Amino acid sequence: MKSPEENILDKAQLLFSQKGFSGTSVRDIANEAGVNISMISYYFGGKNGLLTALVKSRLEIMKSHLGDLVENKKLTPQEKIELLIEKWVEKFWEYRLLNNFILRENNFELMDELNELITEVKMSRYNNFRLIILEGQKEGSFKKDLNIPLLYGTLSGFLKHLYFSEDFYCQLLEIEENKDQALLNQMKIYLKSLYKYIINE
Amino acid sequence: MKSPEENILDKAQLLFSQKGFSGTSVRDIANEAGVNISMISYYFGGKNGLLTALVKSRLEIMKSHLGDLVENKKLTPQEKIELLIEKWVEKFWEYRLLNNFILRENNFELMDELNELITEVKMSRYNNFRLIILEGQKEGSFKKDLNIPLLYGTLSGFLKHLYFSEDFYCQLLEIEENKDQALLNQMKIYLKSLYKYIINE
Amino acid sequence: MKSPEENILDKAQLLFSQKGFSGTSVRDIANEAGVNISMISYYFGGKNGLLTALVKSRLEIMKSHLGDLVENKKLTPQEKIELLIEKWVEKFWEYRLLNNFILRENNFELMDELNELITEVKMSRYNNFRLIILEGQKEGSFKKDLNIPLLYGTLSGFLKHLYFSEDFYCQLLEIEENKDQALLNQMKIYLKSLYKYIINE
Amino acid sequence: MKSPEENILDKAQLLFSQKGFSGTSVRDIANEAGVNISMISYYFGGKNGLLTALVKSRLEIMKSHLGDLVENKKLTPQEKIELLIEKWVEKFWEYRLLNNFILRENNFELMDELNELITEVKMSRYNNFRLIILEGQKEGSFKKDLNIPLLYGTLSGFLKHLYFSEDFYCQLLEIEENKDQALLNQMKIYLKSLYKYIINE
DNA sequence: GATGAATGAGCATTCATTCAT
DNA sequence: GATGAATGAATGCTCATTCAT
Repeated sequence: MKSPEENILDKAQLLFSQKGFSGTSVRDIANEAGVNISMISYYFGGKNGLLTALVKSRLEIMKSHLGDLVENKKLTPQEKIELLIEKWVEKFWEYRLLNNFILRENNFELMDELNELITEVKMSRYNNFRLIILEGQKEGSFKKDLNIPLLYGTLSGFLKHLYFSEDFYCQLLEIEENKDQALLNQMKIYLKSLYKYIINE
Repeated sequence: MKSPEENILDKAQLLFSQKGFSGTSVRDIANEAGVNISMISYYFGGKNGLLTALVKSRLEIMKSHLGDLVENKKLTPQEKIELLIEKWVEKFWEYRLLNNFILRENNFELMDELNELITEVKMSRYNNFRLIILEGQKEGSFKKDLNIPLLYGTLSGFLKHLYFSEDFYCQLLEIEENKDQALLNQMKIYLKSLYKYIINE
Repeated sequence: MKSPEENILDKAQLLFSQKGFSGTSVRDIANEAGVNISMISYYFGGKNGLLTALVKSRLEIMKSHLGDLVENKKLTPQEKIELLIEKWVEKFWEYRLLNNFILRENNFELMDELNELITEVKMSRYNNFRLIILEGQKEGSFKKDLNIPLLYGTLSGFLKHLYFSEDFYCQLLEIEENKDQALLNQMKIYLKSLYKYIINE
Repeated sequence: MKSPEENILDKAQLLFSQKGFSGTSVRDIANEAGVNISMISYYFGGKNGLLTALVKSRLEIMKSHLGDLVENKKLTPQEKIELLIEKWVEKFWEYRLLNNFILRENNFELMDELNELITEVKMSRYNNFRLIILEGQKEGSFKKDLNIPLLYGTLSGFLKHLYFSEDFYCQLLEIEENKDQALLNQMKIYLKSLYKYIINE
């Protein structure tokens, strides 16, 4: 049984993701969550507070997921990249609603706290990626002249774009059944092969 | 001298891109454009009408830009891909405001006409890309087992993502002067090398 | 025919006077004035703006009413005091709604502009009174040891109090017909006699 | 140690006096008093009930303070008037918060019980004053043609006005230290002299 | 053709109060 | 006896749009 707060956060995430922050009214959220309108102010201190709580609660989880992968001593850099791709494809999928939403609203006016938090998470993700590449370069298996930021942007942009335009790409890929899983699998295979070609010496 | 309609469209594009469709009020647009509020309804039949007019007018231009490249007989497929990258990097940049905006609003409720138009443009862009790849495969210089939709998604997602997070990537790339041009150049070089590694046999 | 703005101001004055600023809703005012709720924001920029406009417009008139009396060369100070009483009794009555209202709300939080304006008018009224007393003292017909501020407070407090508790005093005075005029007359007579006893040498 | 009820009453008195009845929320009061919001309804039956309890509890005390002065056989009417002024200046000061508040809210809609109680207290105060004047007139030391209601209104209005505009008058009187006591003293001296001039034969 | 006054629905929020515990 | 979660009405305000001029 979900708590009313958690329920509101879930519905808010869905609606924000579908219609944007400004396009979603607290009435919509309250109706969808089956609670009184005033509960949003009651629980979260208002619409802005709801947004902050939503982003914070979800980002908190996303932040701490790959640190152990980077520091793992038993895996080669190549294996790490493949595992990172696996995990990201799945993590991004799991949080695609939030990601799409954060992507939409490229800056939250007057909510610097949120902007900082988002930048922090983005930077943390980038650094995990970067450390693995650097390790591979030092160890000799990766090319020396890689543009790491743009390499990261390729992955990040690809994931966001695919999840955002899921239907369009399922159509192009002629995926008709079990859409989600099939798309994810194709993406994993494609990305691994992509990075193998680009990165490896 | 711009016509008042065109002026309104420009300001609307900018504001929609910055604050989203719902987040922008017709008052904002009218003030910014220096016209009376009722002009938006007068000229475009309302806020939705303004949006439709905006997207239509801009997409019209974007649609017909690469047909001649595909059919050019003097260029090799490899040269075509490189030219396509060049042109797309620049076209996407030129229309980044509109792209960012269309990206934000992933579907325009009750405005199927627009959704169709957008899908049409996306499909047209995809087909231009696809035809060049197919030509290269037939001719033998490109790999046979390419996932063309995801290859296209890599390019499309990369461009949208970079332009959306321009500041973040300029920071990572330590670009400080002449930001726009410097970023565009790095992107072109990176993408050409990326596709060379992936596509070529 | 009153303009809608003026009509709103009048109804606002009445309602503010009866129920206070916080106790009056813009809906009340709009209903009473027979206009749409949003007109209050439209005309005056909101509830606070309406208050400011109301106080400003009314105080503006009150401010400039006695300067000429003070500077009149043909009247003796004693005659001036009697005329001042006459005029004040009537002016306070005319603006008793606003006075009662301003009295109620002893300070308008966050509306310093208003507080300043009110202080300015109070000070201007006090100075008119003071100048006449000083003239009478110099000329020798008034006592030398008068506490001018408290003498002024006696008049000011009396007027506010009587108009505020009109019904109570009409009852005590057994005034039953033509209440307003009868009360005003009694007040004039009483005040003239009061000041004659206190001020004159 | 104050009981929670008494504590709530005190904070309510302060806040009502500062911001008026409508301008004060039960949340404000509960927060200020450090109790749960629902306690106000619990103890007093709601916001209106709190107001009634407040006014009743305070007026009860104010009502029975001067009866003995009137009936005192050892003082002359003149001495009684002077003592009455002394006591009123102090009593009004002590209860200035409540007085200012009751003054603000000239009638409590739908709360006739309160209005009656307040009228009763006002009438009781007036009668004490009146009886002393009548005694002085009968005894021959006071003028015969005094307008007793307005004479009473002069005193009552003066006190309310001065306490309401304390800062304004302290400024005019150039009182800078020990404001309260200094103002009270000046008022006593002034009022005694005022009434001596007016009342005495 | 163009304006600006006016509208009514909808917005986020706060209110006093209630009720299960 | 006392609490705090929850409610629905009401708050001030902004919205896109209309309409007489």
